[in-house]
Amino acid sequence: MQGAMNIRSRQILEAIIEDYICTAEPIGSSAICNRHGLSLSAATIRNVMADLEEMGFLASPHTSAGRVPTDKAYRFYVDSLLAVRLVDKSEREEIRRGCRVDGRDVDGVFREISHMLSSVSHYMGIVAAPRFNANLFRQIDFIHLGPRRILAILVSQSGSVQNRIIESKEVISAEDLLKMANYLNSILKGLTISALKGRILEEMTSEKIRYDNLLANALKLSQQALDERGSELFIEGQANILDFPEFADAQKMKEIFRAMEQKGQLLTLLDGCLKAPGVNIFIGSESRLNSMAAVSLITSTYVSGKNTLGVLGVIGPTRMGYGKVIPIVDYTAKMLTRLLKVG
Amino acid sequence: MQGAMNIRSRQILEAIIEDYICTAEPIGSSAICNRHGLSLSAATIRNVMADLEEMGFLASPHTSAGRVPTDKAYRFYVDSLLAVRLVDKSEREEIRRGCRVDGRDVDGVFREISHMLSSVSHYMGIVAAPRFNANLFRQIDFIHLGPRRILAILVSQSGSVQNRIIESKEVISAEDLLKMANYLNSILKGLTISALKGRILEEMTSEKIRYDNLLANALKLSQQALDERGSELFIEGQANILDFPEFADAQKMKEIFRAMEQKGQLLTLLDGCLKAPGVNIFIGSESRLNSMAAVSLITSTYVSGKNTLGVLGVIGPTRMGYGKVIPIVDYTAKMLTRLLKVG
DNA sequence: GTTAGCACTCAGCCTTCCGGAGTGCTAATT
DNA sequence: AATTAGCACTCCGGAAGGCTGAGTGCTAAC
Repeated sequence: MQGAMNIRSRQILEAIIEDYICTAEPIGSSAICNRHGLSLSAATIRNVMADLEEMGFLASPHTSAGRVPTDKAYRFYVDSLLAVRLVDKSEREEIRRGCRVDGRDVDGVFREISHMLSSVSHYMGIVAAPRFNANLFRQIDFIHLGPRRILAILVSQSGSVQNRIIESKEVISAEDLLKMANYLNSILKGLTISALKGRILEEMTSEKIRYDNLLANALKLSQQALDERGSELFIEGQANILDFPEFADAQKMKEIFRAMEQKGQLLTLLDGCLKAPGVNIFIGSESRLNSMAAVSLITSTYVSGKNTLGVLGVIGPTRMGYGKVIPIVDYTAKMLTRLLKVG
Repeated sequence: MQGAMNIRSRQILEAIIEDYICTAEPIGSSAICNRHGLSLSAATIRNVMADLEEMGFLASPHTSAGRVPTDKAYRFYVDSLLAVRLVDKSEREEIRRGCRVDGRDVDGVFREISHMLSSVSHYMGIVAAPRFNANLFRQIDFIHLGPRRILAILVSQSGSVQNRIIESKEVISAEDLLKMANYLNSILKGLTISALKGRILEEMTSEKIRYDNLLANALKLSQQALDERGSELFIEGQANILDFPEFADAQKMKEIFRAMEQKGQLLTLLDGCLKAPGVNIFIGSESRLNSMAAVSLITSTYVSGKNTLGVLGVIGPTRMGYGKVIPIVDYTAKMLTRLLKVG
């Protein structure tokens, strides 16, 4: 126990982490002294490794295996060792290609970006579409599907489209629907979507509404149309993680797949990232989700003007290629931000 | 070799299939004579089983294991042995709950049904949303996102909404967009969406358009907005299949997950079902997809009026509970059909 | 402080061995 | 002629044992 982290310990820790990221197999002392330029014997390295283990950076699966980095080690690696690489030219190209909007459907853009993230990183791509009500209202339309069935289409400033099917108690004619939409558009223009509800309630109690059944109906409809809906989460490339030896165990895999399917917990985690602009990294247990204990999540936020709209990122095993993935996520978030800058 | 299928052979085959569906383990002759009311000795059953094997209904994993039903056996079972059960009351209830539209988003309805199918059946649920262009045109809207960026929203008769982001070469004002939409709505009303393109081309060559830049632009935009997009496929409950012992082998699982992720092959398979109304069943290799050799697919079509809109169904291991799942799929398709009947 | 040497540990792999489940055949029974 | 009991045979799967090699921790020498 020769105390704190000197330069040599760091070098060794870094070497172990990087080897482990490649091989997914416990790293022994001799492997280190062979491969990396350190002119030290295996015995010396063993001493250092024992220290690192005591400090909680390494763990041994069993007595006579090599060492494996802990979450704490990855954290240290990411915070102080990692040299941020730039994104390769070819990857930049692929990211750019994934970020086109022309001719796409709005959801399609997010799904495609998620897919692109998974294919560039070889892990899972994940994109949380903008929370609709963090957004500015742009337009509402009602479309007459049947005598009582109405399709409401809401569009936000950033171009997100939401639609809702509404079953109305009363029969409403197509012309009336148009009037209702016009009325709503006029009173709601420019508000944030989360402010709409208040505005609508306010309007509902106003004098002129009392005597206008049509407008009252319009307000009621708009209330229904605005009912909060869970924001969309696009996860692509799930099959990618099947290739990693750490998930060969069926049990672990089930856990992860279930977590991806439920989306709820994941969403709250991502929601948290909205408050912290830029890149966020959760390594293994740092996410505080049991189902995510074996994976890391790298996220970044994308914005439009002053509004942080959403989060995107990559999920992979804790031994993921941080040096490569972090810039990818960062770059993608910036591209998407630029894409949303309506110019 | 006592020739064809007599009643007893059928009973035995049925017993084997049903046992195997429960246990997923090869069935031996003694297991049959114990459990099922047949008063026959194991030796007799063995003779019959040998015949069934020769006829291609059974296979043995190895000499001294029991027998396992082949795809052919399941096909025979489904076609001639299976007593169609009705859907349980509680399941009916759950299906009904999954088929509400009120307050939902259009895609959300399909996703929810897919989810419901997976949770009722305990396999994977799958819903192919209507092919947009098999549908009647209802309305097009343009929304001005930026000087050159336009959001086109298309609505079909059945209420499907599609949106596309279009980057236009020229700057178009919001008022012009409205005019364009009105014009398009007037000329396109009532056509099937697949007929729109022809109509638009026709219109583009007409005299009056030559001199009206606005209308020409409108037509160009609408062309872009109509570019075919792959129809949506909602697959839910993928994690369910992780529980089945036949997929404990990581290799097989990968294959299936990849197939679910690509969706392409699956979509063409489902497209084929559109032509055959009602319930369709693909057992194992019958799908002619390598990736689906270990699973069965049960589908049914849902319709609106005379139009077959889409397909939904369940994917599970070939030893799936056909007797239970077939009515579930059938009932769900009927519910969805009813749901789409705008009344 | 570093290193060589050495005894020790333990997962992984291979082999062997057995029991049990299940078969196919034959001869006896009904 | 169909059914059944009896029996020899096959073969998977798990348990037990042994070996190997990678890796460790310690000690003593450099």
